[in-house]
Amino acid sequence: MDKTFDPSRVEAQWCQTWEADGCYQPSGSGKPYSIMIPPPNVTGTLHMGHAFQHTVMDALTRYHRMAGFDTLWQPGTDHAGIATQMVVERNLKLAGEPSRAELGREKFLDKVWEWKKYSAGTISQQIRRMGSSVDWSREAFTMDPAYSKAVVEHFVRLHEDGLIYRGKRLVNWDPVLQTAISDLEVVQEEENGKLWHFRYPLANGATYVNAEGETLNYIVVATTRPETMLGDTAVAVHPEDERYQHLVGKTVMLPLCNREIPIVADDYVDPAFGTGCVKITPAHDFNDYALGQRHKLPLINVLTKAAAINDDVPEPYRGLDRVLARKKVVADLEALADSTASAPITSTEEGKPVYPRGLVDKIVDHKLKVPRGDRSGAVLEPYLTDQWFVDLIRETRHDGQPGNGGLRAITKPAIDAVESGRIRFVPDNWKTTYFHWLNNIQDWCISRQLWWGHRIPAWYDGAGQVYVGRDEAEVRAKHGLAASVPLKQDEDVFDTWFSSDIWPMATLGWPENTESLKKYYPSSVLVTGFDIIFFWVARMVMMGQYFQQDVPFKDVFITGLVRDPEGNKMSKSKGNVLDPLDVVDGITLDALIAKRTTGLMNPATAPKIEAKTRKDYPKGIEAVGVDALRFTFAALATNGRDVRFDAARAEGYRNFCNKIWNASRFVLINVGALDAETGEATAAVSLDGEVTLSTADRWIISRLQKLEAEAAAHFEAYRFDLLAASLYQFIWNEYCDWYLELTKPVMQGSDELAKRGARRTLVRVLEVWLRLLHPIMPFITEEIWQKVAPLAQKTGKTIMLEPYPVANPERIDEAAEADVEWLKGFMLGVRQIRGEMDIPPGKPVPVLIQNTSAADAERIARFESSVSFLARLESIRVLGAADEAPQSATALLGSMKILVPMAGLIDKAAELARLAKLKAKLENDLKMNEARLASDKFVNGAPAAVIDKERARVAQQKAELATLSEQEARISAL
RNA sequence: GGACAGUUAGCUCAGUGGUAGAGCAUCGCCUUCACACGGCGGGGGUCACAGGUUCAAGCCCUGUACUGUCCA
Repeated sequence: MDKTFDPSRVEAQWCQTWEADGCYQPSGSGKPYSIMIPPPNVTGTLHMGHAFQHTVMDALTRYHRMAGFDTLWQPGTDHAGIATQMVVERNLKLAGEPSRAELGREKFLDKVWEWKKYSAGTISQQIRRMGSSVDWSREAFTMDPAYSKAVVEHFVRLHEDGLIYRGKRLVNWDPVLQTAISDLEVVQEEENGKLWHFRYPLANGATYVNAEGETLNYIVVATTRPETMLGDTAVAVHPEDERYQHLVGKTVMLPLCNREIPIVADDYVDPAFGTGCVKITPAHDFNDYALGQRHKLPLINVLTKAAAINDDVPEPYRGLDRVLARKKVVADLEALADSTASAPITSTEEGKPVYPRGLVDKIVDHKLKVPRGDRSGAVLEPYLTDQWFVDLIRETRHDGQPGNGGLRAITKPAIDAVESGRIRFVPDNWKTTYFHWLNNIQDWCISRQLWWGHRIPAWYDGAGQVYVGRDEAEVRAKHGLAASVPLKQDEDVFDTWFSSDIWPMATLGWPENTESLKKYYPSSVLVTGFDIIFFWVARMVMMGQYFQQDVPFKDVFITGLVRDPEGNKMSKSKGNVLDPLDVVDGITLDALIAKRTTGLMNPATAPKIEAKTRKDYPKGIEAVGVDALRFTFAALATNGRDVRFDAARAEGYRNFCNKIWNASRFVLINVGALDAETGEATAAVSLDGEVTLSTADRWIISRLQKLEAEAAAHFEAYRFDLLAASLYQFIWNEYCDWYLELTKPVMQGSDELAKRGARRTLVRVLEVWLRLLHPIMPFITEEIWQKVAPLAQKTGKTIMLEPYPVANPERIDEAAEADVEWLKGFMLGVRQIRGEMDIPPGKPVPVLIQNTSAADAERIARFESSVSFLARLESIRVLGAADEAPQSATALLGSMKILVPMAGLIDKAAELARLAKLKAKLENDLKMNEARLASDKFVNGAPAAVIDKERARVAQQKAELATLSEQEARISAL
């Protein structure tokens, strides 16, 4: 064994061995425990967020596997329709290859499959390297043949049950990708815009008198979308708005189009917004659409799929992009001088237009929410198209057949699953988010005008009649359509989430009722981020409840987001992403900068990204290994909080690995299994036979029981941060700092029974602790366990399949723990004197003890040799009450005085300062405590036990203070 | 506008009623035979603010401020 732990060597070896030996596959007859991986998108490679969640899932998987469960972690990837199609299109462009349109559907899809193979391969390699113990024999992809069959099946069944419909509806349209998207894929961003006020002349020369007493022949409408006025089919006012009530039922002449449109009353209109008159464009606004339905208004679509103006408007606007159209509409309205409603067209001296001007009444600045596509970033248009929807809000079937509509069939059961506690969110507060969304849900648009995805299993005949079925043959058979009747399959594909919503079922073989499905459904826990609670979590619950009449998972553990050191979200465009393997293997600053600044959508940001990278990682990133990275994630996985990734912390845990490594070397050397000089393995001494267990042995065994109990509790509560802290603290601050040190004098002594006791305890405690740590740090624990286990008479092939340690309360030894606490206090006293009196650590010192209690005296006798060894004491002498102590530096352990004679060497000022400091703190505390005891409220109100404790504390502090004062007087007198 | 979360040591964060903790950073001493990716010791916090409940509040309640996220 080398002196320094080298992660890369052991990682490569164990990944292969575990997988080859089938350790990742479910086995045994224990209770099933299963986790379905949230399938990563085949859009590239895994990021820190994946590595984080995989660490959590693998820790849970390994823990339950060791704890005897029949454990399955199901792997796989998601085809991710829009996202993947975009990546491939961009790659084609960068490579100068023919575009999607030029290739055509079939050839383009070949390219996507090629990319999918590459991406899924990279992802699986990354998962393997992280040590994730997924069952590769079950690896799935959402477009596998079997999976695709399940996707079709769940669509057809929902359709048969009257829960799917096709209809011409206003949907969110992405004019860049030229597809419909769902409500969830829309991000609303506040942007600076304008509110244009237009005059619409009343038709037939009508006039009215406004509140100011002016006679007007027009009304003013306010809009943020001037170009849509070409599709206006009404003007609306609030029914109780006295300003306009008398105009309801009259008409206005729509400028530029010269169409007569009605003035309607509807309480959707906010009289306080703008002028209180709203232009209504039912084909291009969701609210207007609803209003149009109520008033039976015609719909005039004025846009093409690319959001240019179509041919259903006056000639001058046809073919214009929506931005240009907006400018032209406003300019034309401003220039309209021939309308009776027009204002004079004037300009300031500087040539700036003066409003009102023509038919433009005024233009004011306005902040508005602009809807953009979450993938393309394009400004979306509400657009009227034929799409497929899942009914989620109707009471009864939309087709009039008997049965429940989506509200009762799908939405309510999903709410009920969480409300009833059958699904538990961790942390709990996420269920509020879940309920809020489901209680305000709309029908789900599941068709996408893309090529990459599952083709919708619907066929059209020449008359436009649509037939749904599992395949064309079934459709023909079911509807009696002869082979001569031409049928054409729907060109569109499903929303990606309409395939991943059955992930927990379809990966187990659904719709077949397979053994796997029976055994591993519902899964035990879903580990995911809050960002896909709506997209994915809720929809899996819907489908699971609908098709399996059971929840898809029992717990939902919501992890925080992994952020950069400044707390920003990591994203490629911000240039702050980290590849988890770059933390594992290390990367130079230059290489990291190169990685972050190549292939940028906007190359102009490169200098900024470089500067930030130089600031965050001035020396690049040191290699820390997989175990350290996993431990870092575990330690930072506080419930309900985002994780700021801190490379320094990962380095700290790399050091921790080294500590473990060297502690193990110590153990192996001390049982003779390792040659300290050569690093070669040797034959260990026998640990069989009778032993004596020292206080230290009993202490560390006792502490281990408590650690085992904590570990179980922390797994149960998903508190990986506390688990990591407990494991860290035990091995470093207890086992290494104290227990190992306490065994050293034993090993140098001649008591063979005590030596064997110490050796056996060293080995056994380490062996158990390695198993406790294994779920978080699989590699180093396996590597060391292989060497330590035989000494503990363990014969298993791998630590992975060994039982997870369970606490034995009978081995808790409070007396031993109290003894060791006393011993630590004694050591601290001597070390403080050494430190502050500048006594070199190697120089043996004599120690005098005064003011001992009976218990002190007994412990001194018992631990004399240990303490002398560890504190490098020359001697320990207990002074009687009458004995005069020489001039010394003092430390206190309770009221016992630990004196180190300074024989004239004492720095009087330094020692007085030290004592004064101790006294000041003590006096402060004492004053506070005495005040509390003097308070009637406290004495009358607090429980007796608390009062007793307080009294004892005050007595103790008084005694300590007296001792300190006495010592202070003695030193002053020198 | 509504909802949720956060505000504790220089930094990143634990701490669900009984005198504030960790890691990193920092200062001093030490290359002592497991480990300098180490050991020992030290310094550093009016727990965002204001009220309230309680014998007792970082913790419970109310309000305010700021930060972040989601929804409208």
